[in-house]
Amino acid sequence: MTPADLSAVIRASVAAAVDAGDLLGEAPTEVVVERPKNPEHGDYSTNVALRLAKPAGKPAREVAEAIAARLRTADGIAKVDVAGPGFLNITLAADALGALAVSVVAARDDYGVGTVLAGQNLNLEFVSANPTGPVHIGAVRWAAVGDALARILQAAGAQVTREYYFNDAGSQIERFARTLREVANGRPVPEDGYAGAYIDEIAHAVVAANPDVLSLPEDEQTEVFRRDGVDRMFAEIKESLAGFGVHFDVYFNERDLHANHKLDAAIKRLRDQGNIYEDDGAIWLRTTRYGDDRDRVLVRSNGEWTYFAADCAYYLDKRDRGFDRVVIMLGADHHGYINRLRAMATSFGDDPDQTLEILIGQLVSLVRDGEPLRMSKRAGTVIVLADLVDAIGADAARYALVRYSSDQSIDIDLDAWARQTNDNPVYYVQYAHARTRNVARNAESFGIGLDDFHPELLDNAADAALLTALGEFPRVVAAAAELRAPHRLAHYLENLAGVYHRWYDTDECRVTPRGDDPVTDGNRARAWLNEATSVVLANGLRLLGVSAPERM
RNA sequence: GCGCCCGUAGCUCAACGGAUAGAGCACUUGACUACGGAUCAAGAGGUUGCAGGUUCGAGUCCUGCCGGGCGCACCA
Repeated sequence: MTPADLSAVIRASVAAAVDAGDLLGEAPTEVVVERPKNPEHGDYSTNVALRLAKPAGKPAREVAEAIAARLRTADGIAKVDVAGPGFLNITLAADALGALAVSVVAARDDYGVGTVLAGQNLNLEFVSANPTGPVHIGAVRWAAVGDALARILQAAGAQVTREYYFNDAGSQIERFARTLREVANGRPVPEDGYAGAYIDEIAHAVVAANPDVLSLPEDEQTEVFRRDGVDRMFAEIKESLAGFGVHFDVYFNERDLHANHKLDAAIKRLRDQGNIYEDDGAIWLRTTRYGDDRDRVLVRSNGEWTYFAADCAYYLDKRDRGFDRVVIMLGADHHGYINRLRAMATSFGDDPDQTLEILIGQLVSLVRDGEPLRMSKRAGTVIVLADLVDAIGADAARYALVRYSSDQSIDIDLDAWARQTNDNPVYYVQYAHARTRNVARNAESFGIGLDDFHPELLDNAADAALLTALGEFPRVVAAAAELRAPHRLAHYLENLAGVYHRWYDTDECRVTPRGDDPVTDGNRARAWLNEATSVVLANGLRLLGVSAPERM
C-alpha cells in the first residue's frame, strides 16, 4: 500500500463518518499522509482530524476517534491510534506495507514520476552567461540547480524547455571584440576591456583561422573578432556545460530579436496597450502603473535600445512560442528586476502570477585558506566551471550546489572541496547506491532472484522504516517540483541512504544468509526491498544529475 | 532611505502551520572470524537574533526592532 493508497482509504473513512452523521461539514478532497519522525507514531500519520475539527464543531480527538473507528476495519491496516491533539497514527499490516517493494521495482525508472504539473508548458531559462568569458562561479549554481529543477519538473509531468539566452548584441560584446583585436595586434588590453588567459587563446585562434585579419582596417578587424571570437567563446561555454552534464534545448540569440524586428513589434504591442510614452527624447514604458518604483526606458534619447527593451521582446517571443509559463533564474544581484519584469508582463496584458516566474538564487562566494576569494573578470582572477569540475568532479560539484536552498547564500571552501573526503554527503548517498548493487550481486551468487515474494515476511522495524521511506519518494519529487526546490530531494536521499545503511546493519534483515545458513523466504523478500531501494536512489540521483555508481 | 534574501547545535545546513526542532562534520565511547567499515550504535551539544500578535498548535504567518548579504541607471 502506497501513501497515496492509504490517503484514499482515509478519505473513504472520513466520508463514511460524514454520511453517518458523526461529522459535520464536507469530506476533504485531499488527505495528507506523512511519515512520522518518531517510529512510535506508526508507519504513517495524518492530521486530517485536526483540520476537520473546526468545521465539524467538535474536539479534534473526538473527530479522530470517529475516523479511527472506521479506519480500523479497512484492509491492510493493523493499528490506528489517536495521539496528541488528534493525530491519527497508523500502522499497516506487514504484507500491505511490504507490497510497496513490488510496485517500486515494477515501476523502475518511472517510480517517482507523477502528474501534479501535467499540462504545464514551461520555459526554463538559466545560466545565460554573457559570451565574453568562461562560465563563472555565480552562473555555475544555476547550471546545477536549473538542470536538476528541469529534470524534477519533467518528472512531475510538466513539459519543460531548457533555454539559454545568449547576449550577443550589447556593448559588452563590442568591448570583448575590441579587446581581442588589441591583444591580437600586440597592444595592451583596453581600459574597459577583458583580461585573462582565455583572451590570448581566443585572439590567437581567431588570427589562425583568419590569417589576413590583421591587415584589414580596424573596424573590419573588430567585426571579425566579434563574430569569430564570440563563436569560439560560446563553443567553450557549451563544452564546459556539457562537461557538467548540462544541455539546453534552445540557445536563443539576442541578435535574432534585433534582426527579426522583435523589439519594434514588442513596443508596438505595448503602445497598443497604452503603456508607452516619450519624454526627454526617450521612449518609456510606464511600469509604475503596475507596481514598479520607476518607469523604464526602452529607447534611449540617442536612439539606442536598452537591454530592458530586448527583455520585453524576449518575453513576448517566449509567450508567442506557446509557453504558458516563463521561468527565469537570476542571481540575487538581479532581484531588483523582479518588479519591472512583472510590470512588463502586465503591460502586455498578462497576469504575471500565471505567466512569469522569477527565481532568485543567493550568491555563491569562494573561500580559500579561510579568506574570501576576490574575483574580477577584469583582472582575470576568475574561478570557472571547468576548473571546478577538474578539481572535484562533476558529481560532487553538482551535488554540493544543489543540496542547499537557493534562498541561502553559500560559501564554497575550495580546500574542503578539493579534499574530496566523505564530509561531502554525495559520497554517502552514492555509497548507499553502490551498496545496494553489491548486495544484489551477492544475492545473485546465492541464487536469490526476484521471483518469490512474501511481503508479510518484511516484519522487522527496519523493514518498515525503509519501506515507508521509499513510499515517500513520489511526494518528495512532487514537492520539489512545486516549490522549485531541488535541495529537498537531496536531503530526502541523504535520509533514505541513512535508513538503508541502518537496515543493512540489522542482522534480521540480511539478503544473503550468514555462514552456512540456508536461503530463506525472508532473504528473498529482502532482496526485493534491496532492489526497490536501489531503484529509488538511482532515480533520485538521476533527477539531480548525479551518477549512481555500481561500485565505488 | 526603499526593496529582496538570510539569522536554528561549536561549524555547514534541514524542517507542506503539526507531536519531544532534525541531519552531516567536528568531539567522546563502542562494533571489523564483514552482505566491501566511504558503514553502524551510543553520548554530548538548542530560550530557533529580540519583543509583541494571530490559533487547537509558530522556527515557519503578521507587526516592530537588532545584525549580516545583495540591489536600487537613458550600464549590460
